[in-house]
Amino acid sequence: MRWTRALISTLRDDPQEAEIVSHKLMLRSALIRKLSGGLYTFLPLGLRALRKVERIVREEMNRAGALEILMPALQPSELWEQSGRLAAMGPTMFKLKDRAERLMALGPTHEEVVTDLITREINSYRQLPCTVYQVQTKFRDEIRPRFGLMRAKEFIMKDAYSFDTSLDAADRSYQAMYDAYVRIFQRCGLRAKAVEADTGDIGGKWSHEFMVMAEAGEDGIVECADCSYAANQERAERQLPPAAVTGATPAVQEVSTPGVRTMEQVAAFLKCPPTKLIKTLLYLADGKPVAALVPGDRDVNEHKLKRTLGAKRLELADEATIRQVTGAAVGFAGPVGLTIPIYADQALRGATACFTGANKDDTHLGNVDLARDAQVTEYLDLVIVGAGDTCPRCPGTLRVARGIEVGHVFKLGTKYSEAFQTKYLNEKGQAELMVMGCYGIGVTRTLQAVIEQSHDADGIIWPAAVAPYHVALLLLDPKDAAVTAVAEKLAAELEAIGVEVLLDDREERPGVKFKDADLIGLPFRVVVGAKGLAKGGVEIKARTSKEFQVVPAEQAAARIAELLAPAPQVAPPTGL
RNA sequence: CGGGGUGUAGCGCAGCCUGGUAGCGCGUCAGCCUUGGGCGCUGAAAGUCGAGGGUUCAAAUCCCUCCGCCCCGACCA
Repeated sequence: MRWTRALISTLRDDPQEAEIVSHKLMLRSALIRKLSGGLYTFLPLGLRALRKVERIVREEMNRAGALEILMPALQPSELWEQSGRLAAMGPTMFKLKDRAERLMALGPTHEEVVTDLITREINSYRQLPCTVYQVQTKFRDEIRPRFGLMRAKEFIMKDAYSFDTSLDAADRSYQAMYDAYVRIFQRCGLRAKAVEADTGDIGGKWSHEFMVMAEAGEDGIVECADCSYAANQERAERQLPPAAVTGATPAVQEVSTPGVRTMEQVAAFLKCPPTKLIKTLLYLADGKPVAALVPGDRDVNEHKLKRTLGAKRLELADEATIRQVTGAAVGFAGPVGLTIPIYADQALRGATACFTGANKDDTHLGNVDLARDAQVTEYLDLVIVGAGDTCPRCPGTLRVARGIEVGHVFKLGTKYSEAFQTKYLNEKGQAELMVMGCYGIGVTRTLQAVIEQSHDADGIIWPAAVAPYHVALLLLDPKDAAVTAVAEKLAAELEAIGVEVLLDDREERPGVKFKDADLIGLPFRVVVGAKGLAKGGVEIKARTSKEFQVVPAEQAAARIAELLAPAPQVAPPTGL
């Protein structure tokens, strides 16, 4: 491909709209252009890279035995009523009506459609196990689209769904997908890490997320310094330190604390460490008020609370509700005397001599013995685990890093097969529910993650497997017929052996071409210029290296193929 | 939705405070010069100053309303 025909207009300056490196580089190197918030056009260069990621995904899915299908993006809303997710997913779905006034949705995901499909298609254990997948555009009315392709309103996802006859069989399907994911991200040149994750609105009991470790990541990852434990901060657990043994606590005592509301203020006012304070937060779980208690120096992990309560919606209670439940203004809630369900973090088991809000304006309580003075409904794991906490698996210390979620695998169980009565007949002719799993990869996000993880000050550094082209062939003297002939011959030779070449035939100064070549970051740069030819040939340089080698023009194609060979050609998929 | 920021030529920005009818750099186009890391020179095209309303003889500039975009939180591939 000739640059002058390729619709590649690079930008010198960082566009003001972009914040993180990968987003800036995608715009500067003409991979994408923004149409509107969270909506992007792929330019030819970006589309080529995207297609390569998709190809890797397909090859590995096929290798793992999954069957490609394609489901509609436009879906009838009844399906969502059937699964009960209209409420949970509702606000993030783009909804519209057809001319018959029928409510439709642009699919944010496809569990409903696929379950409906399989319910009709599969009747017998002989057809199981079955895993299907698709590469489809998903639509989500994101609250806040962000960072280019990282969180968009329209994006491409590979989603796969497995159907099995038993939990054991489902585990095997899950493992097959897990292994495929490891290979996919490896082949994309990514350093990805699988971590234990929260299942969110998708549901199910167990899941792993595949995280690309990067500072710009949206997720906190908790990992153990000593063992292999790693989890999303939304789910991460900790081991509790042994409880301190304390003596009897004197009777509860009111303390006047005018205008003192936050934990910092209370601790300073009472001159006590925040660990001796009990933080009481009021939530509305599916509309019903509950209290969550955590140590004063801790924050509530709302994902954990929502999951353990089995709530569809969870939000902090508003001022009016707080006033109604506690009889006091915000900032003075406490467990003593509350009649709503009270959930306390397990670290508060046996908490004595603590301070809490008094459910009375401008007042706190001292000498609170939680077990003695309050009706705790249940002790649960409720806090956000962070750096310095103890690993739940070993005595090691936890640390926190950031990651980009590029894939997520779920063991769904029978949540959807129950809703859709997805049954098969077993060997004995009895109907049983299928056990499901679902598996997503954010394809467009993965592409951006590659750039986020692989770049330098000059531009992108494409891993060969997903690079838009393999070689940037810089023709430095396009007006010199002899030099041009050499470059064009080399380009033809390379293309003949399957090497993808971008020939920079623009009438630009060499400096411009070098800068642009670094920016778009193809794995190899080959320079053909009058000076170089006079000195013995063309120059071949890897994007990752400062050194170049001079090779006679006739030998260049063979040498480049040799250099390229180990990288892009990963073992081809097996299969029938 | 709450909090913060920002909208002036394709991109990056100045002008706004103190109203007088729009400018700089890059890019684009034509030409010269040059040709190994965004070179130099000459000339040209290109802007409803986010939108609407108001104040004024006069509004990019002052006032009101709305909208877009970006960042922080809830959402998630």
